[in-house]
Amino acid sequence: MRIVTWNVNSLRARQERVEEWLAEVQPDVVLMQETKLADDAFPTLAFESMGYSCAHHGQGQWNGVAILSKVGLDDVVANFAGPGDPDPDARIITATCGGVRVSSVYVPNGRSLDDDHYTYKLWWLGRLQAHLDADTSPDQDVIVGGDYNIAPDDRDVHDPKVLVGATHGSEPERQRLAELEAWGLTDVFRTMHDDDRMFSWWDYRGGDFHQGRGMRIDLLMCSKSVVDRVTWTAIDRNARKGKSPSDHAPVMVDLD
DNA sequence: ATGGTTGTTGCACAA
Repeated sequence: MRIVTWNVNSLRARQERVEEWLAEVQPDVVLMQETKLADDAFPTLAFESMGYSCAHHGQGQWNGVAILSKVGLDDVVANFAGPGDPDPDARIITATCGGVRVSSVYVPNGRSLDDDHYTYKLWWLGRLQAHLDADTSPDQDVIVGGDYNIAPDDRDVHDPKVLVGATHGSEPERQRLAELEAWGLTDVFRTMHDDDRMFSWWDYRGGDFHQGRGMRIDLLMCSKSVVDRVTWTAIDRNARKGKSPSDHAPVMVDLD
């Protein structure tokens, strides 16, 4: 079973490229972020014609997350489960696909360390823990995949200096990621690429992609029983090339 | 210190 996560940065602007990539790579489950669509604008028919069932949690204009699956799509939960406030934004959707409890997450960017949006980002990551406690358990097959807007450590950025005094690498953010690991999730890419410096996002500006100035902020966080089934994992940086790419590349994992 | 680019919306803001 092939599972991927991809921040498409507007599905309306990316539909053609997304369909081409899906036809080429043939993932069974797709965790999509930043559709930037309202639910009634989601192109369900186009994906159904490619063999996917679809679940979308959108708000229009910004955010929006989806799950596409060829291996079943059951028990869909939009927004956070369990006690605690709901997210005012459309940033998480959860479903069971092929026996795996998958979530597509778009963690708030944070903007800067003194911004209210950074406080929201830290709240959001804590609220995700409460969601997981209510929705599932670490001894199940669980994948929480998406755009975390966090570089897990200094291997995950072209130059660690860009994280000094900035979001994406601050201690509180990395602490929240460590708490997800303590809950039972593992950044699956690092289990097979110990020293590789590969990125999943490059700013559109300044030729950053061609200069290699990126970060690895899109993660597939997997429970132990999932990690034990992994045969391959990679980031498709080819998807960042060419005409009208998303600023994110897809992250992929294959399970036995 | 600023700018660089893209997407959505509307004459900015978010990333």
